[in-house]
Parts: sequence; C-alpha cells; structure tokens
Amino acid sequence: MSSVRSDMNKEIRLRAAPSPTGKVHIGTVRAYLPNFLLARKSGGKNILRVEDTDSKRNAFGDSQLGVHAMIEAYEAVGIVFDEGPHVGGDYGPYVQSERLDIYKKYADELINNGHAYYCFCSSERLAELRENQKALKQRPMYDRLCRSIKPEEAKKRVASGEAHVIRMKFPTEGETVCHEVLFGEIRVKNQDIDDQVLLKQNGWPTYHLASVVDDHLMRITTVIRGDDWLPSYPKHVKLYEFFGWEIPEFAHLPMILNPDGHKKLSKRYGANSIIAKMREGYLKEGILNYAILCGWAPDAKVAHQDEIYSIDEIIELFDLAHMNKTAARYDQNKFDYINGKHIRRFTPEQFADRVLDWAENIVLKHFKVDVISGLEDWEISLQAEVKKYLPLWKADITKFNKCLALEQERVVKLSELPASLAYFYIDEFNYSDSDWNMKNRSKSELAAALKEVFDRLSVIFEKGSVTHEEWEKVVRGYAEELDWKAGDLFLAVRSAVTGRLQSPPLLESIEIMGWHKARIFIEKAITWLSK
RNA sequence: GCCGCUAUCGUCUAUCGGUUAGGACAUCAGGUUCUCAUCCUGGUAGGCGGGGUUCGACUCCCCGUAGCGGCACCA
Repeated sequence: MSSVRSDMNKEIRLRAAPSPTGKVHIGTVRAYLPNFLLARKSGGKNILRVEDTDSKRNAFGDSQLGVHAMIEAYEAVGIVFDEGPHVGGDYGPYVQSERLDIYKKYADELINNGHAYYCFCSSERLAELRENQKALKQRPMYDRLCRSIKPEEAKKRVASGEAHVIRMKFPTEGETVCHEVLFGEIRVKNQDIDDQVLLKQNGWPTYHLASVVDDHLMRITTVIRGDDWLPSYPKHVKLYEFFGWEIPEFAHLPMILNPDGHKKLSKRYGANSIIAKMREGYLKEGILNYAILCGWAPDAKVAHQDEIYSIDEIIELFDLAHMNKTAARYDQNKFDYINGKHIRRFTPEQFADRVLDWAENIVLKHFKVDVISGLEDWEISLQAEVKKYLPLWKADITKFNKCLALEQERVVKLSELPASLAYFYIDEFNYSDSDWNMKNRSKSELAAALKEVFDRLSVIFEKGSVTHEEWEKVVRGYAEELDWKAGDLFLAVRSAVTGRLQSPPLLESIEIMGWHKARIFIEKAITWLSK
C-alpha cells in the first residue's frame, strides 16, 4: 500500500485527547489502549493532550487535579504517556487552554486564504433557524447567511468590536473523499456538510480546529478516536487540505456498550472508576486483556485458544487491522474469567508479591480520584479489612505464602482474600447455623461426632506430621463406624476449623494454622453446638 | 426528520467465494475431588429478511429491517 507518508522510519506518534473532566473506566482504558500498544510496539510515542476548550466544563472543579487524577489512573493500569502535561515534551504545551493564541493564528490564516469567514449570527437566530428546519423535517444546518458578506465589510465589523465566530467555508458542491484505516474510502456529498464553527465568540477554538491544528503541530502520525467522530471526519480532512497539511492516518474505533447493548457503558454496569476496579482486585493484566478483547481479536494464526494474553503479548500482537467496526458489550463474566486466569498464571511467590502490592499500593493508597469522587462504602470497609490483616500477613511471610497458595486457584478478584484467609488469622468464629450442614445431622449429633473425631485426630496430630492417608483414615473410618456419609463428617470438621461450608482442603489448612489452633477451634465448635 | 456506519451461537469473536461455520465466556452433562474452586472431557446453541451476481455465497451487489452514531459557539 502506498501511503502519503513515504518515510517509513518516521516515528509513530499517537495521542489520547481526553477532556479534563474525563473519568477513567474500562471504556476509556479500552479507548486509549491501542495508542499505548502501538507506540510501544513501534518504539513510538504515546502522547496525552488535554482538550479543555469547553469553558463550561472548565468552570467547575480543579481541572489540574482532574488531569493528574486521570494520568494517575491510566498509569495504574499500565498505560503510560511519553509526552503530556505531567512530563512535558518537545511539542507542548499539552493543554489546549494554553494554546489559544495558536488556534487564533490558524483561524486567521483560514480567513485570509478564503477558507473561512466571519459569522455574526446570534445564537438566538441560530436556535430559531434550527427550530424552523426541524419543523420542516430538514436537517438542522447553518444557512450560510454570513458567508455572502464581503470580506472587507466583515473585517470592518470585526474591527468595530461586533461579536462574531469564525466558520469553515466548506465547499457546497462535489464530494469529499476520505481514507480511513478501518472503513476504507468514505465519500460524502459536500452539500451535506455544515459550515462548522472553528473559533467561538470567546476566541476559544472548537474541537474541530483545535484537534486538527494540534495533531499537525504535535506531529501525530495516527489518530485513533471514537467512532462517534466518524461523521465529522470529512470536516477534518478538509481542514488539512485547506492548510495544505499532510493528513495523518485515522482510525475510528467503536466503544463499549452496556450489557443490554443499547447505550454507552455506564457506571451502573461496570464503568466505575478503574481505580475502584483495581481496588476490587482486578489486575492490570486482567483489565488490559479484557479491554483489548472488546472489539479486537488477534490474527487467527497467532491467537491463543484460551484468549489469555500477557501485556507483552498484547503489545506484540495488537494491530488496527483486526479491530472490529461494531461496538462490543460489556461482559462481567468474561472479565472475571480473564482476571481469574491471570491470577492463576502467577507463581506462588509472584502472587504473594502482587497481593501485598495490591493491599499497600492500591487498596490503601490515596489516589487523586479519591479526592474528587470520594470513596464508596465498600472501599472504606475493604480498606479497614486490609488495614487489619496486612500487618498480620506481613508478620509471617512464610505462613502468608502458604495460605495464599491455597486460595490462588479459588479467587477471581483479590478483594475476596481478606475474608477467605481470615480463618488463618483470627482466634474465634462467630458461628451461625448457616455455617453448618444440618440437613442430615442435628447439632447434638454433630457435637458428639466432632468430639470423638477430635480425640482421634489429636492422636495423630500430636505425634507429628500427618499424611493424607492417616488423615483420611481417621475421618473416613469414624464416619463408617457412625454409618455417616464421609462427606458429612468432613463438612462438620470444615465448619469447625474454617468457620464456613466451603474452604480450601482441610488437612492443608490445619497444617498451616497448626494443630494447637485447630483444636481450639474444634473445642469451641463443640461448645457452640452443645448450647 | 436528515446523513452515515454496522449486522455470524445469549455474549465477545474467527472466516477475507468452496469449511461438518472454528474458538472463548455463559449454560448443560460427565470426570478428578473431603466441600468450594481449579483442571480435564463432551453437549446445546449462530450466518436478520428478501432479491440478485456466480458452477458455488456467511463472504460480493441492491432493497428492506434493526442497532448504533452524528446533525452545538460539547468534546
């Protein structure tokens, strides 16, 4: 394929262009992930540019804080920026509100070239115009009234201080042909395109002007953005033509939808902050793996059957060509599956490190987004739990590693851990009936059975290490004597020792906690059952 | 209303004119197992409708339908 760009050695430069109020969630992660991937793959640059040209949005809150909260969140999942307001770069400033004079200059250039014109129409007239067009079932469009004002006259009116905007003078005949990475050739009739406002009355640019100017000035080679921009793509192509600039490669990616498939992903369905997701215990590996699979699949020749990919593999395999053109729905089941798989891929040592890192540097860390949005109730209680257990975990790392090894294959997200590991770290359970299987046996039967099995277990545990054979022989043997199903007896011991009906294997659990602790649990259980 | 994009199991997807339409999640049935989970085996389930083009269409074209997006001095 012959590209306009002939220099193959040119550095690939991509940009993420959020507005400063932008929340970071799985949908936006997925939106900016391809930039990061392609930059890493090619040795190019991943750039962050803040698009804060909407004065209304900037009227609220501390946008500096918002920007840095965003950066912090992206970097937490592993999406790092090589240039941006936080690290600088050769093409700054990277915040549009600091580039106002630049946009003004290029808007004036368009005026002077005859590719743009001053428009003096009031917003009231525009609103009325729209209403009338809607009533006539026409598409709302500017009627180009001011386009016929003579340039000299317009200049005079501007000089006299009359309120105005600058509009793009889009051709009214013929068609515009655009090339798009995913959609191929796009042709539009010029008559369908509006004379877009480029510079607002307050002197600030609209997205259309600002993004084209900045993408050019910042030497962006590939623009990856949401497919909601597709309809205005021809305007941008025309602007590049007006300026005589080389057009970057454009790719318009679909977004992630709610599970019902009818709206953009909303908070209710998993679009809550990515920091919250990480606190919940989704790993960055899992987040990135799931996110990239929304609307993309690797080339069939190199795809993994289980769809599990490391971050390095995603970087290696990702390409825009295999990007889907339709929106994908958010699927919590699959997300959970992928996260669980990544948890199980760690060696026990790696897993222990990650859990500690999660506790200290994710759960308990004070993120900037916390200042803006505050903490949810579950985050507060998770922090309390982690604060309680973390010192105990770290006090005996060998023990912690052993406990974790039992949970590694059982956990979908890390936030399950404090509770599921609790029985190794607390001294007493508050038993309740629901922690026991009383379908087949009464409380008193359970108490009696536990008492006997306890005596027999004491014998083998107190003489030293216990083999699986010995353990099984005691429990099964006694169940047989009682004419119980072995499972009922195992379950009783399980409830006594772990405080719940479902747990990791019992012998391993007892070995870790030690018989002295297990016996206390069993004694207390007998007392409770006998009440 | 107008303009545009899209259309394969419930969901995410593979296929780039010739396949028993493949995989993953979910689901169901087995196996492993002291419970749960992991792991393994297997099953159910799909080309929106209608016309073309072609020896042959999920694949190309047209129409319809549906979904999504856009139609701001928001991005």
